[in-house]
Amino acid sequence: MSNSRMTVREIAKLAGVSVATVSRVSNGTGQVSEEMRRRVLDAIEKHGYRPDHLGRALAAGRHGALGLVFPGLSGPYFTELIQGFESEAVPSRASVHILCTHLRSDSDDQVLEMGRRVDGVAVMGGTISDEALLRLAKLVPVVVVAGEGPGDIPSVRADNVGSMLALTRHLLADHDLRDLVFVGTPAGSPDVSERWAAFRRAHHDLGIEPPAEPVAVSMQQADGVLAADQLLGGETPRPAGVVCANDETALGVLVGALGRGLRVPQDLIITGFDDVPVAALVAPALTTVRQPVRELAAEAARLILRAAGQPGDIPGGGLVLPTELVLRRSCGCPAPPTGGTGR
Amino acid sequence: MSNSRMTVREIAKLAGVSVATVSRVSNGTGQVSEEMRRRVLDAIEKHGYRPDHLGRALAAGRHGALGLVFPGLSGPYFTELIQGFESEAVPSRASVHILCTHLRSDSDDQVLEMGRRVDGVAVMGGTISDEALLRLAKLVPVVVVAGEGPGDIPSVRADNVGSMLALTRHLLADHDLRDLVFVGTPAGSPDVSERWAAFRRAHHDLGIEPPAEPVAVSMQQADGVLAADQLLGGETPRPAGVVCANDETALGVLVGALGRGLRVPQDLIITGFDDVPVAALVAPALTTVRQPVRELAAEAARLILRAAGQPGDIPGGGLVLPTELVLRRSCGCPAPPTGGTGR
DNA sequence: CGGGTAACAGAAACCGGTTTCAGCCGACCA
DNA sequence: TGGTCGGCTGAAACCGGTTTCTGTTACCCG
Repeated sequence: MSNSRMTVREIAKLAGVSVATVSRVSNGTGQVSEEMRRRVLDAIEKHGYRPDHLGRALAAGRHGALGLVFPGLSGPYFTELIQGFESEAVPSRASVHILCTHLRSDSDDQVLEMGRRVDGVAVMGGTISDEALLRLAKLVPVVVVAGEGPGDIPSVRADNVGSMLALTRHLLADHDLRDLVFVGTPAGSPDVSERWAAFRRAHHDLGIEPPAEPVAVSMQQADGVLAADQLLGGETPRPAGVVCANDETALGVLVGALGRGLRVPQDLIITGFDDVPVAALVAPALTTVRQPVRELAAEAARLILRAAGQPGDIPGGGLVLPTELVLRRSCGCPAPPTGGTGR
Repeated sequence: MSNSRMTVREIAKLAGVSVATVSRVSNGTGQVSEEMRRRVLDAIEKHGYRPDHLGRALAAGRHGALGLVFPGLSGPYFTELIQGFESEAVPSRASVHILCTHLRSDSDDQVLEMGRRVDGVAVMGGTISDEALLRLAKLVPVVVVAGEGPGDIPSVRADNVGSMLALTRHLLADHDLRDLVFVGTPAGSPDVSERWAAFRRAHHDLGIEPPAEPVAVSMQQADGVLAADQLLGGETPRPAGVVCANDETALGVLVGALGRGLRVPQDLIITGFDDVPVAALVAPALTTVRQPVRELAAEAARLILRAAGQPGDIPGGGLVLPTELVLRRSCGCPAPPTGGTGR
């Protein structure tokens, strides 16, 4: 009923019992007589008492919280990541702290500060310095998501190389395409870096000269439109295909290409990476690589929770989750027999 | 250097000083002689000591954290929201706890639990029950974002009504359109609810009969494609225009319409709400309403931080941030003179 | 040389919980 | 009737910091 911010001692005084009894009742531990329990519950109910997390966490010796650190939020990838992480943390009654480092200069320090507020941290690859990562790992269990950590810091990531090799080989060999370009900025993102390397390696494996440089744009849909402007603006010869570092930029390139009256895949093929929900629904449907982002984050949360439970380091070195090449219309493959573009 | 999890008392013993001195040095408060300071700093440096947040927060009587509660993460809107909130919290050295309630049945309880872990909470409208909101407000300062709270709980929201009235009136009067449909689910989202109501009111103001029901889909791009399937599938007469509750569904409808060979705006007009970055870049560019999402979240964070500083309730009742009608090509307005669809 | 003061260090209390440990009381049994 | 045991309760210690309050020392000045 009445207002808040009560403490155990106040409730104890109001109920005429000791703080130990209040604690026992509110936690359901130990033995308490029916009479005492009723008195305490009445006082708790009447004053809307809820134990403060700080005292409880301090006594328990754990924070009951996990940290998630990423460079910035953009697009479906990060929302999937957060949700996967959160959905695994909540059932364990752990709250989730987030930190977007953006490009703040003091982000290393903020991450270390977070290391004293939580029971474990998942850090996106490429977000903070290796040195900060190592220092963080001395404070709490750490897992690197979508990247590799220095030393023996465990990591969880998707198989970028296998699928990007298969995708590029498919374009070069099966569709006999040349003059592919790669859209994405390898620097700063281990994922993009691996994809770019695999894109080049697939070329070399087939004795084809890959482009020297990627088209460096960042990872949002608007950047894909800008890349389309740059590639299809008419100043340079039009490439045969655009291999994008993620689906979002691919959808941007698609929008830009269709807006210029180009036909996809007849005039230009486009591929993405991630298999976001809308990739299957656009016309033409987007050829891409499916990676289990939610599962990636959930696995990271599980590793941290397990490590936070018992002291000692996390055993596993690097966990690589499988990915899957998804061939659709935008690379020139025929539409599936079950139907056209819709649905 | 060596490992972690040191306490003040351990450092004090190692440095041969009292815990008070260690605290003074690590906080830079009080008077400490150069000799003592050096000894303490050496020990801190040598053992990589960082004060634990729990003890510090307990002594300070504040958590140094803000909470953000939303139903689920989908699309650019929520990422903007989180970033706006986070960017305002971090400079105040407050960490950000997030909670996605999804549709979990115990979310009311989880929100109340959060109320004892943070100094204030921002809750998205329509996320938890009014009763839980009132109980939460007794624990910590609360602000409702994009919605209205019960009682005198302050809120921060965008002006949905004014802009949606203007947009609908523009379509009905300036473009002389009839047979508009509204895509979005009012139930559960105060924003969508207000937009749907304003859509209908604009009809009534002009003596035009609005549609009886909205096309109820959820708010992601894929749902817009599904709505396009439903609306343009050929079973019912094609509407003249599709007014969407947000840009994401509008982009989905646009993709679906273009995929069926329809021309926008000649055969069908489409409008959105939010003005996400890609809305200006698609072809045709999307007519929409710009709302300051980041600013909305930042304002919520500021209100909470201010209220957490001094006890007592947040003064302001409801803060309504202005929105702006953005007319582009997709509603039939001419392309701006400065250039075509691209760029 | 005595008294006052400023600078500094440490013991102890405190923040809000949990948990251990000791003690009280009633019941049961010999 | 006395001893033991089990159920229940509360005082006190503890988690890891901060802060107050009390000394102690050295220095300066008259």
